[in-house]
Amino acid sequence: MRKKPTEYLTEYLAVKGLKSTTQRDKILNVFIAAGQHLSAEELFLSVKKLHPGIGYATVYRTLKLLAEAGLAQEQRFEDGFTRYEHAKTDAHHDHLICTRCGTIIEFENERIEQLQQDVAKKNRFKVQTHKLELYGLCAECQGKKN
Amino acid sequence: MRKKPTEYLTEYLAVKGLKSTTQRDKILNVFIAAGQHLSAEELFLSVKKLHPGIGYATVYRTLKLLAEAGLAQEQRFEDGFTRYEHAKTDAHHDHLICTRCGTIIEFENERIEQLQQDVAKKNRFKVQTHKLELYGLCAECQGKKN
DNA sequence: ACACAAATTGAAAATGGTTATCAATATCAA
DNA sequence: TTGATATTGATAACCATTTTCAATTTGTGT
Repeated sequence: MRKKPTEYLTEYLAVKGLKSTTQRDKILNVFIAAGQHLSAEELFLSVKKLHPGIGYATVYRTLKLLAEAGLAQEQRFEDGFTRYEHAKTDAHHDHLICTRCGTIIEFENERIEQLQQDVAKKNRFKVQTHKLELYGLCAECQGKKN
Repeated sequence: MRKKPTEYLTEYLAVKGLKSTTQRDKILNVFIAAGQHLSAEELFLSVKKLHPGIGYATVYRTLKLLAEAGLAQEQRFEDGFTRYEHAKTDAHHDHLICTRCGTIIEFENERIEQLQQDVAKKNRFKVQTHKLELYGLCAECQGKKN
């Protein structure tokens, strides 16, 4: 992604016959500045600090839009709500998720990806996407009592 | 699991100081007779045919109970609602999920499991559970138009 | 067997994340 | 600038799942 995300978005919107709005650009900028794995609620709170006028629904809608545009990627973990991460052009990655503190660690493993393809082929299955999540305790939480 | 599931459940309930009820046994039996990857709603409909008196909430509650008892396993796919499969004593398995017809194929791959452990170890992460899902098109759906 | 405290049930209401509705407003091509 | 159309913000609606609560059932001790 060489050009600015907002430019990319504007382009996408134009192609789709949709409209570029200040809200969408603002939300996108906050989204990019914020950390990974944000929920819509979390993003909304961050957006509200800088741009109090922007509504809840608009954040939700924009997040879905960003996902369609390829600028964000939806991730549904087990904590009940949808999170979004910035789409990267580099390789797909998976997640280690701490069930105690919620920390999310990303990893990628070429070998696993390959074995997945083998499994798919064996079942005459054509993979579109996949999801690999390891739930457990991160290094810090392993020591904690309770 | 050598003994009857209902006996196993009764035992679990006794240990936990909970009570054995005809509803729970009936639901468990229907659950076992029914296919894998059932949603609460689907199970409720099956249960209602045989036992019209049993309520919606009881099915939900029993399903969670079965999961706690180790007789069922919760699975959250991307279709919005929670599904349950019978817990098996044999190895953990993962899923191939057709995004077109919804078919779910199970598989297991020792090699992948091993690599997951390697990844975890590298991140000083202690895995409790994991989830691997490959979304795509099953053999039948690959040929279909649209 | 019997009684009673505690768990369970069914029906309905509540919850909570997400989506739809709608009148007012902003965008953009002509 | 205009007008058709998309978007916005506030709020209501959705919908799977949970909770509530009075009535009922269960299991333990007597």
